[in-house]
Amino acid sequence: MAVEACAKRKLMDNTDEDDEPLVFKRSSSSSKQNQSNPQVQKSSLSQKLDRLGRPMPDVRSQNGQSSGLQKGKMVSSSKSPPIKSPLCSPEASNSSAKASLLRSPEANVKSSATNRSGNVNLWMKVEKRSSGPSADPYDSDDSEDDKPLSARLPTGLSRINSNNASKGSSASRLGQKPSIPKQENSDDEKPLSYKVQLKTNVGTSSSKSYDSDEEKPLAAKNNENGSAVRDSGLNKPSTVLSKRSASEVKSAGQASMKKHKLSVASVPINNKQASVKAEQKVEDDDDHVPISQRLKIPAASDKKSSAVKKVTKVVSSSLNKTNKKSKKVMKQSQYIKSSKVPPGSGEGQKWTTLIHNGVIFPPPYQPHGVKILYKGKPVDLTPEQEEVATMFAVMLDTDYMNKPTFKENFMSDWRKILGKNHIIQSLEYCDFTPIYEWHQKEKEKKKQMTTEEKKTIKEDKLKQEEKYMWAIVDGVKEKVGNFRVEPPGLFRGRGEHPKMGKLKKRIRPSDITINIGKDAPIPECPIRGESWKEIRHDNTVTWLAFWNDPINPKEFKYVFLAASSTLKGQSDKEKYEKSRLLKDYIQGIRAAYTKDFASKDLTKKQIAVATYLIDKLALRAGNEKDDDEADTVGCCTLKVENVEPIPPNILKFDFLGKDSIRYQNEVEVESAVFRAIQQFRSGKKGGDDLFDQLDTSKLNAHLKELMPGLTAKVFRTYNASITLDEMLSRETKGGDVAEKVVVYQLANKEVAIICNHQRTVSKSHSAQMLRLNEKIEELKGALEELTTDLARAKKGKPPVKGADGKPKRNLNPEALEKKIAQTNAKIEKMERDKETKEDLKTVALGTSKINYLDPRITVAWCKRHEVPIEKIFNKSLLAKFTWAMDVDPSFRF
DNA sequence: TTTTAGACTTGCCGCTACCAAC
DNA sequence: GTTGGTAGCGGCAAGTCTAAAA
Repeated sequence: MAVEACAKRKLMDNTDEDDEPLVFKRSSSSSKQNQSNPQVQKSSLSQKLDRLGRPMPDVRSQNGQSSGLQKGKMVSSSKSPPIKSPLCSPEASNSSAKASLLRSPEANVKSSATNRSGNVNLWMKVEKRSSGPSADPYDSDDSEDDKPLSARLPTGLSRINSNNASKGSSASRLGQKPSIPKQENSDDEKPLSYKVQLKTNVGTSSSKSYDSDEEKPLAAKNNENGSAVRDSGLNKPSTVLSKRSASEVKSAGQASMKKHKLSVASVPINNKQASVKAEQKVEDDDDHVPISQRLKIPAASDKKSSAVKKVTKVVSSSLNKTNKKSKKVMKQSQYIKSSKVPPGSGEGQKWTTLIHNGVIFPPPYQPHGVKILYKGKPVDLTPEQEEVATMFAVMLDTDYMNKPTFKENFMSDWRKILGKNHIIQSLEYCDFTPIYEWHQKEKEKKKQMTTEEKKTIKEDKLKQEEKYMWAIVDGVKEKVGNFRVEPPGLFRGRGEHPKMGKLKKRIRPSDITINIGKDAPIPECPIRGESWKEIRHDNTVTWLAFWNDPINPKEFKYVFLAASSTLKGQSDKEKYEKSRLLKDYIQGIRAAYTKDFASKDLTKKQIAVATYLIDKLALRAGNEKDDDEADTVGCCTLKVENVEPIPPNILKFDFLGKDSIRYQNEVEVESAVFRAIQQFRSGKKGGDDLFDQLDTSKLNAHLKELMPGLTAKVFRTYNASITLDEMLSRETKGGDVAEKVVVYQLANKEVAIICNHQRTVSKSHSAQMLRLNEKIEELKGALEELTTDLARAKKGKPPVKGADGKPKRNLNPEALEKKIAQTNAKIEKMERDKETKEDLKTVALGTSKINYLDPRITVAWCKRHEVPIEKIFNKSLLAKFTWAMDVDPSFRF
């Protein structure tokens, strides 16, 4: 990731007020492996050069990657096209290669390992060097810019580790190389920070592995996905697991005060920033064309890609399967399913014709007549009152019952329905158990239904819903995503949401606005006597219907097409193309913000540091939030108390991010960043904004000056995808399909860690681990017996009696040896399973696969390594990523 | 310039069907 | 047949970001 020398030099030329830019490196588990394996290094190098440095078939255009991107948002001609600077030629990159080499593999190994065990990450500042031990311009390390974030900085590892105390060195346990041979680099080649050997005790306690939660110290339990009470609450209706407790929310340092920003004009973009683009290296066939323009040639490249596509047998088999299914659907339809036809043709136009059947409503409430008790006595409720009481009763076994806000909000809304003079005045005296028990019985009844009964119900439902499931967009039959209107219920806001427990009222047709083609028949309202709120014919949007969110009336709930639709696919593709484009700009961007760390302009400095954090830590942008939302933060809304500088240059992050997921991480940063954070904090209180001169609009406006269409979230996609790409190409070394799938999962896991995708530890996790341990112990006992029997058999003695006291079969030594080997293998497998389970208990792999990993990387990798795509993508993902299936096997992100 | 509305993506959770082990 | 485990999927909350309005 380091800023390459070429970029650095150029910027330095422009320097007026600022110090020499700092070139920084991040420690890397990947590079350590690269360096420890020269062969791997070599191959990755040649690929890299092909991708960046030499004429090579442009996989991007081959696959028609750029379609639609930058629609109407061309880079103005006054801006320098991202032409590769001569400074970035192999010769020039040599200097950066040298700089990169300053990061010792040993340091990498160390840093990676320490990260795994919860210690700080090492981001290494590398001093400007005139030469290095390797002058090989093709050193894969010549620019870390194209390297995956994880490879450069396993930051997330420590973060997750801090949440998940028992992870330990998961990479090795999961099948990666258990140890990396130490490289014999001299100390001189090591970065200064490494020489200083920064290694705090932070997180060391986390390195201990616990077999069960019960064995963990409280601190470890607290850290684990933020719930200290999780396991203790099992089987108790009133104490069910939550993402985090109130105390944790407090500990995460969320300020109750909302942000009041200073009015600062958006930052002027100076000529130095403009230079970012001029320094981009683009050495494709169309070198002379600015990237933004090249992206405007979608149709042709799409055709080209179809014409030259070489789908391997492996993938085509899976495609055939998918195609067969779609054919079946198409048979019933006169419409053509094609992802090649771009929807809409005009500016902002998303479709030309749109036909659909509207939405389906949940069935009306069926009163059950079960009475709640008030002060121990049954109370009669009207159906409407009972409906709301039931909503509450069915939640008795959730953690919401421990949240006063939830109860207060519920009571406040229920009281409105009960009426002022109702006997029920206080929730305290209400006993909802009768309804709760009734509901449990109903659930049980449903469970006990025969398969046949269940099937009938399912078919009936399908029959009812079939017509709502499809829309016809520009003559193409497409699946609708969420055609079911949300049923009424109690709002389940996450974290400490101030509106949790409020009644989400029933949505009626008169709440719903339908969007449909002008000439299309207006969907019939499914509830007799009622009608839609409004009919629109807006072809600049993709929604089919919307209604106002009953909890936040100024917000909307939309009905969109399904993820597998052409429209969504197109948008997905554009997203990934934009991220790929960032690859060409990233080194200049990094050079630019590195330089601005020392800027005297405070806004500029804050933008630089914020961009650095977004890039390096994959933080979200962090929009402003209202008082009636959970108090979570992102980069721009970080509070002083969320970032603690620990000298000499460690930043300790602790805050609640999206969905109130706790982000904890300790990282070593550039000294300049460290000093800047200290400066931003000085004179402020804990709840004050760290970046008081900044908000997402300013940040994104700035980013757009650096690359067309660039926003904060693009960094997440970029870093996730490039991590996957690099890890797959580096780590796939043959073996059978199962082994290759493990490699994929490991890469996927790294991305999930980088993005802080967490999941709640399953309720049965401890029990499962316990069971696994018991089984392992059993096998070990058996192994011991077998060893004894073998020794006896060799002496011609009969085996000892079994545990049940019965005599065992007399086996010969060969048979016993075979049994011993089998048992050993079983134990090993179980140990591996145990570790994997423990390792992934808080990591959610799905989110990154769905949202951040360019599917073309996966498809191309599957083709190259003959892995059936179904091993990686499930049915939904296969449908969602149809557009990526014909990618050339040589595709690299 | 700031705020708000609107449109869309991202992300976690719980339910369910399915499968393997016993 | 029962049980335990989990992949897959839908639901819906909660983000990001743009553009229009104030």
